[in-house]
Amino acid sequence: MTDIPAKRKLTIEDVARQAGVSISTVSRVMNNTDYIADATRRKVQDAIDALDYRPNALARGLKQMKTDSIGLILSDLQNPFWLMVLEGIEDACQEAGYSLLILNSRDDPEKEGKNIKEFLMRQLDGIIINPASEDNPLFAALAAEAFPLVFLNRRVKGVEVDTVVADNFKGTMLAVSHLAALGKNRIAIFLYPANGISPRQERLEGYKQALAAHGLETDPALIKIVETKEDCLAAMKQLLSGSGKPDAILSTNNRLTLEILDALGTLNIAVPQDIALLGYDETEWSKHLNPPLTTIRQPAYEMGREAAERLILAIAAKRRGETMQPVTVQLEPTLVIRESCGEILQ
Amino acid sequence: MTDIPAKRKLTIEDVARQAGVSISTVSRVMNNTDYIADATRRKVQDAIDALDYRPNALARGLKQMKTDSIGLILSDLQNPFWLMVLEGIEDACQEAGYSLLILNSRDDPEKEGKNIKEFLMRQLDGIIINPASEDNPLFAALAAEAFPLVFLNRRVKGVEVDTVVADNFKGTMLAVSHLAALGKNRIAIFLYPANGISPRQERLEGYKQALAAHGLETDPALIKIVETKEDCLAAMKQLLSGSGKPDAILSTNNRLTLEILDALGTLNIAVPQDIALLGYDETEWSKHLNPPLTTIRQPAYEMGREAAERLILAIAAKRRGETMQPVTVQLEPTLVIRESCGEILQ
DNA sequence: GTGAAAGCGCTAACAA
DNA sequence: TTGTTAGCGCTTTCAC
Repeated sequence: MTDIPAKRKLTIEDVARQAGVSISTVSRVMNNTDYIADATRRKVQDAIDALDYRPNALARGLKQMKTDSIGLILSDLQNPFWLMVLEGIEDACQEAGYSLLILNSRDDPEKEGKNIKEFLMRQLDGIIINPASEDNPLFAALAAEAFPLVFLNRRVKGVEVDTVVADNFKGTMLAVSHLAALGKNRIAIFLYPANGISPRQERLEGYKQALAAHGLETDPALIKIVETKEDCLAAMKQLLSGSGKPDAILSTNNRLTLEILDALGTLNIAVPQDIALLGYDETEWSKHLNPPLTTIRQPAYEMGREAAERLILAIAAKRRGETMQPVTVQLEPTLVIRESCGEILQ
Repeated sequence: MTDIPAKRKLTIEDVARQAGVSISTVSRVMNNTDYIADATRRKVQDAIDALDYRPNALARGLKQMKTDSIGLILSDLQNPFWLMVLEGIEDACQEAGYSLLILNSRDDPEKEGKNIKEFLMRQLDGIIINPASEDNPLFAALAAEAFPLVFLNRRVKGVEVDTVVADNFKGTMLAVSHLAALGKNRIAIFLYPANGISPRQERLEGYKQALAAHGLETDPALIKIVETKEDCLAAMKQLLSGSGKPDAILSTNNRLTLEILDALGTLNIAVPQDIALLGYDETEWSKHLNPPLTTIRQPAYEMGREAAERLILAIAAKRRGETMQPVTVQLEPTLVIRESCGEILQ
């Protein structure tokens, strides 16, 4: 194979020479600052086009102390919920002329820390993060220096940072009310272990309060915290073997819903005939499950968009030397009724 | 709210002053080059830790002409297939000490071009791309200057670039053979419109050849190209109303499979009793559909890992001044048998 | 072993 | 309206 010579990278100087002007003039037409004679502008633009020149973002960012890009740290790219969120973020960024970099913490606080540092070293203008930990000292440090930061989907106590969440409390309230209205009075709830920061706590709380509001009492035996698929099956067996069997199950996560469905199938329990099942988070396949799943829908796209827009606002404010008071925005979930709780789909 | 003064960013100079050494010494301990007295190294490290200093990646990259990061351009983040691919890429990057930046072309050639330019301006060391177009002049340009580049999941004709794909031809061959072995002889295939570059062409070709190999003839009426959900339903109606009804359907995309399932449901056709259904791509929910779906599984994780590893190799080679001969790696799909084609799951 | 200084490619005063 | 020049924060010769 021929050894292709590594063509030296084009710089602003090459353009300047080609156009017969100084490098500052080239810079000016690229950045559209100052007045430039039309003829000059044309010459320069022609040179840029002819050479197919693209400015070095590193050099530009170094000088300007900004990169016009923001970072997103997600904790679970596998969850389809986040894909919808991502779309909202992408759209907002695109509209504002920001690029978006994505990193995955896999819900590991250590990896999360590395990801944040990575973004800081890259001089990103701001960060949106779905926090994996609630005591990361970096959070406080960033908040202290008013670094543009938005928490998404999870609240972190003790730090004042812009936060965009769904009303998880209301989510399970909606779910329980729906179930209660259908005459269910032994409603079990399944959760993955909460890590202290997750919306799952709020969802559990909403469940309890909704029960109380409907005159039902909270039976600890109906609260199942499972970690693995096997846990889930074991918990289900136990639940169905005792005396006070549940007549409905509330799942708090869409993967967990699949595991519950598996367990139910294994145990030959029919949904919704034998038991009602209500899931959290709409997904592409919610309506294709057997039976089509009644779910709590979170406004994922809107959450993403809101988070990105707030962040971009904060970045702009900081450039003007202002500091915005952090706020928490809470968006409302809705109930999507299908067949898994006993209703007939029209 | 108090106006927090934007703390001036720490630089290598601050560390040098704190440690009582020159900035070059600080640079040396950070980069682990040269010999450094243990005492000096410790002093510097202490200063770095004390100040919580993080080097500016822009400055460093500008000087070193490299960023130790690679870019990934995906065409459809919504497809769960890509999430598995992504995991493989992430793992490989992490192991090699590279960071990964992700951009989304949404299968739009124009956006794809912008994404590539964005990455080039950022001086990324290499790019993995799931091409959205086959005639992007940038491809040839990059190939010509031996820029580290890997095509993923789709081949592009006319340019010599490292490519990692699944054997789509074999995928549909497997599918058709399975169906034929079950006695099906009117096998329909559903595809989204191919954009000239997509694996769908190869999948269609595999379908035709497999039919021939099994002594079945290709009936154009059984090849359905649909764009929307409505198309899908219409096509299905037409298919089932005619004389030569199909006894099996081969879907070539996992979202399309959901649409097919919807259409079948609407038309009251039972799977697998009335018709067999075989899907392409394993997903988390394949086995939870009604009925559990028999699918062609692509080695998604492995594809991602392979692509990233090849790219990183190419980057290293280029740094040594060598040029690697581009190769195409083709990984093998497998058949995952469940219940949607009539088998009984044990 | 360590420091001084040049420069990576660009932007933004400051002059002209 | 345009050119000259001083850095942005870092790495890397080249001296010592």
